Amino acid sequence: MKASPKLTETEWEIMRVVWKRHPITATEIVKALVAADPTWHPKTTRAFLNRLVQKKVLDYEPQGRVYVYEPLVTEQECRDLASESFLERVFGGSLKPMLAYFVEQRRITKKDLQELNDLLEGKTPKPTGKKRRPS
Amino acid sequence: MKASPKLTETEWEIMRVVWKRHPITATEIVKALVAADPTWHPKTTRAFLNRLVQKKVLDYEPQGRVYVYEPLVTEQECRDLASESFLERVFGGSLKPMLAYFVEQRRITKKDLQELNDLLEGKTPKPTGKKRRPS
DNA sequence: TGACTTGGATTAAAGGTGTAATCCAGCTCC
DNA sequence: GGAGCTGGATTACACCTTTAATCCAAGTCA
Repeated sequence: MKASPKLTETEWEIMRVVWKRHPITATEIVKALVAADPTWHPKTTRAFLNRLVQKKVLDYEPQGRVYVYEPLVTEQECRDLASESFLERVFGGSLKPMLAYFVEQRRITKKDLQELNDLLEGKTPKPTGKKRRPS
Repeated sequence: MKASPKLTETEWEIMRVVWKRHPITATEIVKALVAADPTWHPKTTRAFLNRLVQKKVLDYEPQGRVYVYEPLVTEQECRDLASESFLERVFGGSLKPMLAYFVEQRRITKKDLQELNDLLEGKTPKPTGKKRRPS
């Protein structure tokens, strides 16, 4: 167990880019972030990258004169941590109220539930190809 | 709109006590917290209560020589905020992956899904006038 | 009534977070 | 080959969070 550290809001934003596109250079990360939100400053991003390296969340490898970043923790690990924390904090650790809450809030379709059911039974190999999420 | 502020981890712990037991005095809050976790210091708790009052999350009313606290924001409101933020951060705002994740992680039973399904049917269209964004 | 206790207010300090500006080294172009 | 660009490192700093300790007022009890 690597004791993946808890990421902050901003760190998540950066890491989501890295997880999706690694190996990736700082410049590419900056560009991706700016594309999503023009208020991102390159300097800010770089400062965060440094911190993430210090926190052992990221690693880099000089490639010529630029750095190529790689995650040291998986999105899965961070999700586990964040989800656990969220569940604990907001729903007292109980899963069912949380599910009920989301179902109510966002109006999941019966079809969604059906898919989850399939997933649960392990019989559906996960309806992947059908609809890739837009954007 | 009251713009419920985002609560921190620790603030949630305190507020969960308040929501459950208000109206409640500081001493009672302290006691409840200590009961759950003996490392809570009374002074710390009181400092937080003050901050929560400043942040307009709590209000109090002197009752004799002690204060009786009342929440100024509902748990529901805070849940909405926290859930939105969590969903956005960890699952890119997509509900389904999140549900799938939890189903996988915690091995929800089919019965749970069945209940959700019932919940879903029970609440069907029913136009409450409350507008919800389509997903 | 004077000391003790109890509860609240104020103050404090260390660490984390968000947001950059500045500094510096190596490459590029005239 | 010197001046500027490019990318990275270092430094800065204000605000927030956590964690209390200290100060103060009012009630209690001997």
